[in-house]
Amino acid sequence: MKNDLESLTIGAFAKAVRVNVETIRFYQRKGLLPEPARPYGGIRRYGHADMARVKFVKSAQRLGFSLDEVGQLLKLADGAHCSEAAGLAALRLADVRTRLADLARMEAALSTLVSECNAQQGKVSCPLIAALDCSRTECFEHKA
Amino acid sequence: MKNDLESLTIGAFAKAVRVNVETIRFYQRKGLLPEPARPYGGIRRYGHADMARVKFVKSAQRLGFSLDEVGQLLKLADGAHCSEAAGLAALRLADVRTRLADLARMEAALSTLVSECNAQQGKVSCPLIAALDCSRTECFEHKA
DNA sequence: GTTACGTCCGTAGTCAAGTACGGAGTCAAG
DNA sequence: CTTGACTCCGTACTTGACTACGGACGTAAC
Repeated sequence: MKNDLESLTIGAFAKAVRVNVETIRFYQRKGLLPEPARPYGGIRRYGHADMARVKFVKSAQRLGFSLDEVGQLLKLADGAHCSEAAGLAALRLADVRTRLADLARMEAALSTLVSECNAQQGKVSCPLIAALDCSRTECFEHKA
Repeated sequence: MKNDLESLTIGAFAKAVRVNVETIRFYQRKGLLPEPARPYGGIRRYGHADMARVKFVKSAQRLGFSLDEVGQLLKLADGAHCSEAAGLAALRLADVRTRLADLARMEAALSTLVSECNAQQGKVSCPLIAALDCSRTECFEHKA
């Protein structure tokens, strides 16, 4: 079994990107990963591009994107139809920026929490909740 | 039914934070939200603190935290045991910073994608996948 | 050429995070 | 004091994202 990173079997491939074999097949069914053609009833082989794709999916997921959203991002990346891609990308970009802002607030809150915790023993009213509370995301409307 | 934002019934409360009533009850079962005592067989009331909590949960989720992780963050925020909180917070902080870096890369990639797409018609090899590809997260080991 | 291990593929099961349902109780209005 | 809208609580269903299973086939090593 030649293992040269450009023609891995699904098992070796899955191991390389550290996911379950079944996950690979699941992503293929969902259209997130192309199925390499199989040489006349034979076995499919996977390479760098596939690895990059799986890693992308996993990273994007960690950022809170659903598989459907990841699918959209990938469609962009594939650069198929540049015209409509722009619109989609713009939408995603706005979304990403919102998340970035949230995360930044959270970062700030956590790090003050940590340092304050180290510094002063005792009561420290939480900056954490405040950080994300009532962020620009539709703050409940004061109906009065 | 007095609706003064400090003594909402579960229905009004759920509407205010824009989630399903059942979700509130679900969070209570999970310990993410305290159950206000009910006045002798009566009906529970919810206020600002509860809203902040639910909003926090929702925001954190959008950033990719699981409910269990959110539970940990909330435990920190509740500031119960400052000593162990620091450790937990530090862990979460590292995590948050990683996500932040990923998102920043993604932001950069998306915005170039958008501008390039607007500028040049045609082929544009994707900076998107490259952005998250092989990030510091255990890049598959070249075993050679 | 057979044995062992891996792939292929379809179907079914699991887990997290809700969401829905049904019957009993509560409560404000008429 | 009944009616209608809502709450309470337990149990069951749904959805998204996997994960496992089983039988037929491929392939490498003996």
